[in-house]
Amino acid sequence: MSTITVLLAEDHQIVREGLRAMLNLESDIKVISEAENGRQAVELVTKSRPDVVVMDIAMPLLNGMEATRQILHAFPGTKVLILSAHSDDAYVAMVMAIGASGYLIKQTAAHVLPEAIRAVYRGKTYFSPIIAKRRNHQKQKDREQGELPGKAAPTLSAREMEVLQLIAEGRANKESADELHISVKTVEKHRQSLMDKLNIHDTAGLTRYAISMGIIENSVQVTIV
Amino acid sequence: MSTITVLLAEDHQIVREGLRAMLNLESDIKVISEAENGRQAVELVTKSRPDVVVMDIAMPLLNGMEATRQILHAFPGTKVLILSAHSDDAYVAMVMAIGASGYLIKQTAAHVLPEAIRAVYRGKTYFSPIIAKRRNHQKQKDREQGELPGKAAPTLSAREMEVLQLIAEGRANKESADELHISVKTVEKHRQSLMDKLNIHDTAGLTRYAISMGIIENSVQVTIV
DNA sequence: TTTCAAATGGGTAGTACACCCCATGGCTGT
DNA sequence: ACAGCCATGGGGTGTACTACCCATTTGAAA
Repeated sequence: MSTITVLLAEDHQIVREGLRAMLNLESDIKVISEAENGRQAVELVTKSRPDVVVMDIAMPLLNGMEATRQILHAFPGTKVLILSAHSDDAYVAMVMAIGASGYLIKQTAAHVLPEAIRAVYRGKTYFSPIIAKRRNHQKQKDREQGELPGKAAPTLSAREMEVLQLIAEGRANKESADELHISVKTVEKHRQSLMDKLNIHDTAGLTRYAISMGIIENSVQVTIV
Repeated sequence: MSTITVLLAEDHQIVREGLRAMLNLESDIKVISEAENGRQAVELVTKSRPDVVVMDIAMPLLNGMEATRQILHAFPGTKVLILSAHSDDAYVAMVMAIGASGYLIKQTAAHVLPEAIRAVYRGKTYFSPIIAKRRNHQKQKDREQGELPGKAAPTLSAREMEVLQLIAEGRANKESADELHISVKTVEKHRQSLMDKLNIHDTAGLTRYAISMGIIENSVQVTIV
């Protein structure tokens, strides 16, 4: 049996050591290098040429998304398995569009990590059950609506971005409508499209999404008295 | 040598299992229970009475801050060791004011965790070196400058904080009511009190406030489909 | 040219929320 | 003892939002 060489890219040392300890229990998996930020991950892939990179998204200097893009550009044969705390559909779609081979959320049980590593090493994809379920659900919806299944990333239109920002700033649909000089109905429609595309169905979720995507600043005080 | 019993409160299962695996290598430390959110942590402390709680800050349903407050209120003898990804001074100060015994950041090397657990068990405090350094620095500054004016943040009750977190996580009032085992009417009342105290009258605003105050993480996705 | 997504707007239903009213019991500080 | 806050929960009213249905116009891509 061939040994799978792995690069661990995760900025929290205590977490990284835990992952390494668990992976080293597997006889067919060998952690050959570790990175604590995205830039280091790119460097170490060049130097150590691992079969699989286990990549955290949130890392300093260079985030896992960009690091993955650069790694796959330089070494297309490398498999990248994302291990992230976030399960936003947008994140997943974005990362998969870049060319990652799988996506695990950190809520996953530890024993699936080696399984996922083996899967992506063999050229398959691997997703956390929750994500896989949502992806199938989304594909189902796409098929029903006659959309192309190839379109992965939820691309928001310019108008939707505007409406999203207004929502996250706390405007009511009526206010947004006045602001944009359109009907409340149209705002509602955009709101609905946002919720469908992002698979987020509450205002709090849309607000968090807007902040995480940098569409609005946090601690914006929009107190309209 | 007496065995130190530990409760692990950390919402990422894969991380939690890694920590447990490493702690179980220590003969004098025994992980007797694990919680995947703050509320469960409070319950499990009541049931299993651990000596030390290793507590993550960012957790769904009830964050580590509030959970620590409730645990120390009910069982003042329990030692709480914070294990957080963030090292903001504000966080550290807040948690220590509540009465936690130590604060480790996740960038810490794994081998210090058992050391920190032993330290807080013996009644000492333990901080990650970076934090300890900053604390001394801060104390120096405080002595030089005396009292800081500080902005007048409205004081929220413990219950209001809990409800605020649930709102910002996108829960409907009904869901929050079920989670807290109280009436929808009471949740509505807390929601109203929050809006009155903070002078924020929409869900998006409350969500932004919760994120800016660190009550929840940004882009926490709690979409339980 | 045809197809299609984006943007616009209307209808209707049910649900959730904001904002009032009210009361009870527990606890804290003066 | 009493004021004050906190937590609890109930009633009612009106507005906002969600989630479907439907249509038209426009401009861009196939």
